[in-house]
Amino acid sequence: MTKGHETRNAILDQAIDLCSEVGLQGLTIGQLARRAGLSKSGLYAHFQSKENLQCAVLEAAADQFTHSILVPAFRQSRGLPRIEAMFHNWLEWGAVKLPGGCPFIAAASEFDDQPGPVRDALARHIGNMLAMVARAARFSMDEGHFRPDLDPEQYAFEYWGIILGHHNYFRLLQRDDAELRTRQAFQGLIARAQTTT
Amino acid sequence: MTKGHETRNAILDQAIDLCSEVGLQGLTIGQLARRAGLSKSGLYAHFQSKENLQCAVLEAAADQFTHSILVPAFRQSRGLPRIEAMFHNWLEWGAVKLPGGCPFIAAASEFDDQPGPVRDALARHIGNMLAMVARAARFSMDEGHFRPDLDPEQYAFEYWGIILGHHNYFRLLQRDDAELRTRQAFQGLIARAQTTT
DNA sequence: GCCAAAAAAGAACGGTCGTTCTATTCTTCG
DNA sequence: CGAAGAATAGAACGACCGTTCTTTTTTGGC
Repeated sequence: MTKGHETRNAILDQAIDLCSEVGLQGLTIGQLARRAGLSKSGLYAHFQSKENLQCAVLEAAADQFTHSILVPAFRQSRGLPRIEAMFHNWLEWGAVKLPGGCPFIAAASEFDDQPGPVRDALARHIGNMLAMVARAARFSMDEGHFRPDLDPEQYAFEYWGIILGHHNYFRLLQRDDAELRTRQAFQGLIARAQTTT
Repeated sequence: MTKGHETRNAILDQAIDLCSEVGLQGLTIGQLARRAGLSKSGLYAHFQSKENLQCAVLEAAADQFTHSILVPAFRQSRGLPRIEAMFHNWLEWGAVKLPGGCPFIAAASEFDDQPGPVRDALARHIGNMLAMVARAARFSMDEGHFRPDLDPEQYAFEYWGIILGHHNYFRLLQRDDAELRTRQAFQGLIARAQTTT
């Protein structure tokens, strides 16, 4: 049970990096095998189809998301401090730790018109993230940091828009003001969540 | 000069639809030829490489963007009415007219780590769109519809985030509240642009 | 240290990719 | 109408795709 899972995890680590660059579709068995130092069939045996591999990559990326963003954020006290930590970790995860940005964002527009288990898994993961964002907003309301009449779902939508905008400005457009714009937008979102206008 | 350009345009029309579903990478010469009712080599002769085809598709999509969004919006008086028309047309373009959503958004995360002429063209087109959004905001300031101390660049960033969020909620997540969330976020953006908080 | 079981390699498959030829069919204009 | 030239078709290429075999190597418990 040890060696098999060990290489499987090593494969998935490589796969997350590769996927963040070329997407889930562009992720190819041969390329990945070369990168992981395995034969094509040796790698293939760990997953039984490319579809399984793609789902496994998403699962592994979700674990990494939890480890890089949620766990450290949950060490902050609930409410505003946790929300700010979450946002900070989020940007760092997509911009620093991954060579090609958030794999979920990369996969999102690839699979939005490709029904099947991969798309379902992807939608589930992103849905979970958004639910987490809304939950954190609800905690902030409970703590009195956010105003009591805030709509947490609307908050999550606008939060997600900022993350997507940052990804676009930073990755594709490579604009110098990407971080500035993102930070200003986030501060605006927080300010609006605190006091009714 | 007539027949050649005619079929070339017909090819590109099909290509935009196909690309909006499978992306610029997923767009394949064979598939596109079958869809357009041509032989592979017959189609290929119109572009001299796949890269040229991809750039041509982006160019054609930009034309369609201008025709579907900008031209009708420019029939509204400058300032707020034009901005609202633009936003309305934008959502309709991505959600109704194209089978797979905005091809620029679909291509954005595919090419954000693939240097080359396609990526450059894509960044240029999206940059132009964002400049257009900022320009429209500046017009609104001139007209007195938006407050004079508004930052048009920040406005454009947040606008783009809403569009991206809508694409995600509507296409991938298929959430029923996609339009509601989008509209609320846009109204908030407009309200903030009108009066200082 | 042996042996069953697990893991990896190797070769091969049908298929499609982008691309390049040559040959054929259509347009167009004098 | 007929010829020059543009537009399309067809066949073929090497490469890589995902997948399936069989064979070899490695691992772990006795």
